[in-house]
Amino acid sequence: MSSYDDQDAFEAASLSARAMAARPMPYLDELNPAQRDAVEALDGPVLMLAGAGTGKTKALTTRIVHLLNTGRARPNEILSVTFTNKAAREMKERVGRLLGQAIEGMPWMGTFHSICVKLLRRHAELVGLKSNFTILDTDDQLRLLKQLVAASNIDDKRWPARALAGVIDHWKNRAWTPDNIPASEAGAYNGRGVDLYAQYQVRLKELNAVDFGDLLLHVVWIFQQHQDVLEQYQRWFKYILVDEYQDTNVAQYLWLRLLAGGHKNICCVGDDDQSIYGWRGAEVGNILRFEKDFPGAKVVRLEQNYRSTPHILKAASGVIRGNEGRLGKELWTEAEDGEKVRLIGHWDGDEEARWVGEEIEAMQKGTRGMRPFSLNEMAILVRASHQMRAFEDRFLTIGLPYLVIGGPRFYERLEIRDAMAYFRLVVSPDDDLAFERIYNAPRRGLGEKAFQKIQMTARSNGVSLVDGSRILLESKGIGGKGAVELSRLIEGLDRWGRMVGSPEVSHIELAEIVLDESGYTAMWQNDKTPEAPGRLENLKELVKALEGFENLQGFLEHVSLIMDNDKSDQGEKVSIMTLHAAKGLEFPAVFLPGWEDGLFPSQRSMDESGIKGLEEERRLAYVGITRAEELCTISFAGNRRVFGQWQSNLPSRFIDELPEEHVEVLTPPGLYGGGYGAASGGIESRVAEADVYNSPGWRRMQSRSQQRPVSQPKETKNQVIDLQATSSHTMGERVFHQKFGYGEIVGIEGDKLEIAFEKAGTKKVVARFVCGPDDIPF
DNA sequence: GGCTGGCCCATTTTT
DNA sequence: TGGGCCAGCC
Repeated sequence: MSSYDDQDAFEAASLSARAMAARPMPYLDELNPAQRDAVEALDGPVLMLAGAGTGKTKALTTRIVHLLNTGRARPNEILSVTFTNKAAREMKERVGRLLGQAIEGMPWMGTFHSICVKLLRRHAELVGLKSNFTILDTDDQLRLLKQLVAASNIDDKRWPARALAGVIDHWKNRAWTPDNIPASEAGAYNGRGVDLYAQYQVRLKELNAVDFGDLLLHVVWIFQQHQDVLEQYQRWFKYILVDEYQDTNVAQYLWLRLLAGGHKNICCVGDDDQSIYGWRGAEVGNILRFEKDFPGAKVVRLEQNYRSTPHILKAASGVIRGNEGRLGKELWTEAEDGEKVRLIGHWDGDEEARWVGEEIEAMQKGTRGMRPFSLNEMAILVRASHQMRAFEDRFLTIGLPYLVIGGPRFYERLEIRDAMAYFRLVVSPDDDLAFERIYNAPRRGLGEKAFQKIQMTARSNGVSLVDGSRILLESKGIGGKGAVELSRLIEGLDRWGRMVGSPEVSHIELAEIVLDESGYTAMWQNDKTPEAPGRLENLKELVKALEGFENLQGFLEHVSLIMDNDKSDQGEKVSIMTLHAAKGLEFPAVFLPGWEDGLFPSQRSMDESGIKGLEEERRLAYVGITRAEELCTISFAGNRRVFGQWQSNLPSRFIDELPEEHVEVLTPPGLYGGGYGAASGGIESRVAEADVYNSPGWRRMQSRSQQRPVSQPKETKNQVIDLQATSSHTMGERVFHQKFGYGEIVGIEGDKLEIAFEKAGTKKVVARFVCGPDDIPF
């Protein structure tokens, strides 16, 4: 192997010698029995089933330290895979801390993708690539696919390139190469999918490029076709560790199986109950099948939870119990009981947002008989990002600082991508996709027509777009302002290219020169739109980020794989994010709004994936609840505006699955008085109205609303109506609904009425939301 | 070649 | 309801 690895080996030897001297192993004493079990079972396959908050990272990192400490492996002989860069970074830090020194010598700790890049650079020629291949982001990928779709005379209205990208992505996740697609998929993308996939792969090879899926796919292919290469790595990686195993897709699974095929020293850590990425190719089956794949595997369950109170854990358990085919785990804790999970219903989404805002303010002050919570300790977790809007609007109105986590990442922003395209071109002028991105940014008077000319010239001469431009300019195939600007761009690229690696110009200076001389910075300086200053700010930040690298190439490599943006925002803020984004995080107080059937569980999930989809939604609910340390508040709204249309929803079926002894119902009586068990009809009236009135939560609500009215006039009105309209409805009765107007009852099902509205069509609504036509309060 | 109005559509997202 | 995208106009 390369000298790089020898260097690692050297460090490893000295490091492990030092570590050996440090025996006995105090780190083992810090573990509970199950964790210790998982750490000490070093040889052979191990499945560590680690529930939420059970100290999985601790076990994993200690295991690595133990491997080193016992002399089983040197740092560069351990393959340790995660899904995100963040997880990899955290793991490195924690191993370093345990060892008492930074670990430079673990080159094989990283994401699936970053490790695959390393492997593929070494063996690129085996798949017909050069080792300096570029990694395309989704944007480049889409542009390429659009070209292919256009060339195939396909109506991209009916068959958008985006859909094709989805299909190809799906196939790559399953490790299907174009000649390998099952017949059942032949109809994909109007029957052209397989053909276009093949074309796409050819184009990628021509461009000396790969997409994210290829990173794994190519390496798996190499391992399958070149036994010698595979064996080399099987020997080299003496121990394999995998984090979040429940999230692996088929390609990743094959990759791991191939690498572990020799010694089978593989330790997979995961939680089948937290598998929430099925829609992007993850296979829960991988973790469920582990013992079959690796006979004699040791299975260790981490069930002692160090995060949440018993009420929270039991509520979460109650929900997840509804799933079939689980490996089975029951979390427990030594913590004090704490607060029950709180449940509250609201009239509509706006009211829900208003209530959450006020509740957060109240909790900050430490009212409600609880300790004060700082804003940083609270989070709102939603199913879909469009739900965030109501909260943002509300928080802006009341001046509550918040932070949306997720959203467009730094490196996905337009200006950053443009700047990166410039850098890519400077480093490798053959990068046609980069050229296509910036040839007219800033505006150079080069439009579609000019680009086509460049493209044709390049094609017919078999050269890159940059060289095609040169030929076109020489042959005067293009004139006017465009020609002047184009030749200036090409000259610039040549000039900047010569500065790469120059001792006089640092790569940071070079980046500044490129952005200035190309006119890119000026473009945003002259831009009057409100976003322009922010974009300039981002560009500055980009240049600053270069400081951490030795050269532009190193930076580009890094960025193509690392899309994190570290939002180190100062000041206390409530976090708002999706449930997916919340996985792996924890907060003392968590709000889970929007628990309505159709929204959560999502209708689309259920329609598309049936019971499988519903189970994944249920796992999402489980993930949500288990993010909370001390206080978890679930809420739902009877009405919500969806695409501008009012829609009436039933409370989520997951609400019925919450064990009542761990739930405190805050819902004001009358607003949703039938008890939260009403949706299934199974646990009807277990929260009788009298109980609700007497519940401490309701009393607290009452006392608080005297200090500051929670209810807006509109809502108070409804409460009054609702109390009068206690569910004694009859078929055919004419009723009135606040949002839908007049209608006739055509079905009664417990607490729910099916009503044929005169204007809004037939809908199911909770009885409390309608009243007789004579009771209309206005 | 750039702007604007109308049309269509509308989870979850990492690398 | 609102954002992204395209066609058609200047």
